[in-house]
Amino acid sequence: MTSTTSRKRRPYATRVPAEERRTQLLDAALRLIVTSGHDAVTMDALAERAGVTKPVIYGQFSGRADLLDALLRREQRAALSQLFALIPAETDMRAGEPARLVTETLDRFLRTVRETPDRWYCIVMPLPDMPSAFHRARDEARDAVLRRAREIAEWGQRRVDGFDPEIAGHTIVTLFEMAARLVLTDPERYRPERFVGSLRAAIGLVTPRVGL
Amino acid sequence: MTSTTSRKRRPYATRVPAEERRTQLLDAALRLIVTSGHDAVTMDALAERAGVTKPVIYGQFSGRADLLDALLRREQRAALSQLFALIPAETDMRAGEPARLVTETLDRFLRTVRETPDRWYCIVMPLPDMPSAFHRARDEARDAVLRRAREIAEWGQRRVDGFDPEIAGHTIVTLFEMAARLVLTDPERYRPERFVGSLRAAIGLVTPRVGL
DNA sequence: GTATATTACTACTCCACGGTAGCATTTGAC
DNA sequence: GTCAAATGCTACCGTGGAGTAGTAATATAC
Repeated sequence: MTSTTSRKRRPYATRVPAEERRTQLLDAALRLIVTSGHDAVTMDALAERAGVTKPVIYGQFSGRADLLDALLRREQRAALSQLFALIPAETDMRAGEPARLVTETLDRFLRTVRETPDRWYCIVMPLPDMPSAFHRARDEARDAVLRRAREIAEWGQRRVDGFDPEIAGHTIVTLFEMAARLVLTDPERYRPERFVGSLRAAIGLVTPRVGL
Repeated sequence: MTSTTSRKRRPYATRVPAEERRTQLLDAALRLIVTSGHDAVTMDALAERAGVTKPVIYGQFSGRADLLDALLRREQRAALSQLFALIPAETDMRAGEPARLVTETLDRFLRTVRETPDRWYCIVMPLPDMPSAFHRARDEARDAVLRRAREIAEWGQRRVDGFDPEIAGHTIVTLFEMAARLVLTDPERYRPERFVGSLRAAIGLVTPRVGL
């Protein structure tokens, strides 16, 4: 009964070309990370989620670390592409208002986050068991974004005394991440316009009633 | 040569009472987490760092999870005690200005962070391999802090149109965490007064030159 | 229809690490 | 000085999970 001759063999997964299989495996890994954290991505769990067996994974990736690294690079590249597409070019900056630019960018950014939640989830959320490599990649991506944010802050500096563009750059990036996290956590409660409205109020696009 | 009769036996660690040993082990674990992340805290690595062997750890804690949980609870309790000691009581709030209160609290908070870096490091920094339990505890602590921050924001609400106290509360907490992270990362470059100065500038404690 | 190349599966190995049984050493009480 | 209690150490076990050798199945070309 339990001999190999009588044990039913698992039906084969549909054969697919290598590139499609890679994408399928990365999508499955992303889902596992987003729902259960990095340690949930065991090779067994991933094989099960993808509907294959472990050797199929090893056919596409040299190991678990290689797969996670490929996933990280894919999501990071896509996220940064999306993000930098939202930030106007420097030449556009000169003609406008920094405060307005930041609030409009925030609005577009949060709508992008809502449209591609898994991607942004693994970019901005604190994820259980997140490996060092993911942390480093986030830090590097943040550094790139910080450079643009600082340029925007320096542009705005001319208007307010006591302004520290480096700190302002960090603040902009951190507030964008915070907003993204809340939008992802509860999209109905935290709609983009709440953040945009608050940012407008905070940086003076509406008139304060009484000077503080 | 390699028989147990000739293998030198490890000299005994100095005997210490249970409570002191627990503290020593938790301190060693905190150091490992801060320097290398949670996965670096294996029972072997911890024994080595503490200068004992594994059964000594099991004499104080039922297992690895128990030890990490004890560490988390110790640091969390101490951090929240420190933090709530910094925030004035509600009765004090009525007599003052919310903006001034927030900036003064930020200043005191960042000085506290500099004085107890390991504690705050494991409270605010993104740590490699951080388990779900640590994430949940941070979320719960943040929720508690958010309630106070929201009260402060509601206090400030009366002064500015378009104000969303919930979003403002999240913003205050997130900016405090951001400042703490930068202070911990590079204390010479990110001195508390840079954040305090920027916060003052941002919320209008200095006069804007030109309305935006 | 058959053969072969390509892709997938079963059953297994290996090891890092959590955890422990049994023994050794030290310290304090008498 | 001796003895026993308390604390610490060595050597080992069990297992989850990464990874693979050998075999099976399928799909396409002829």
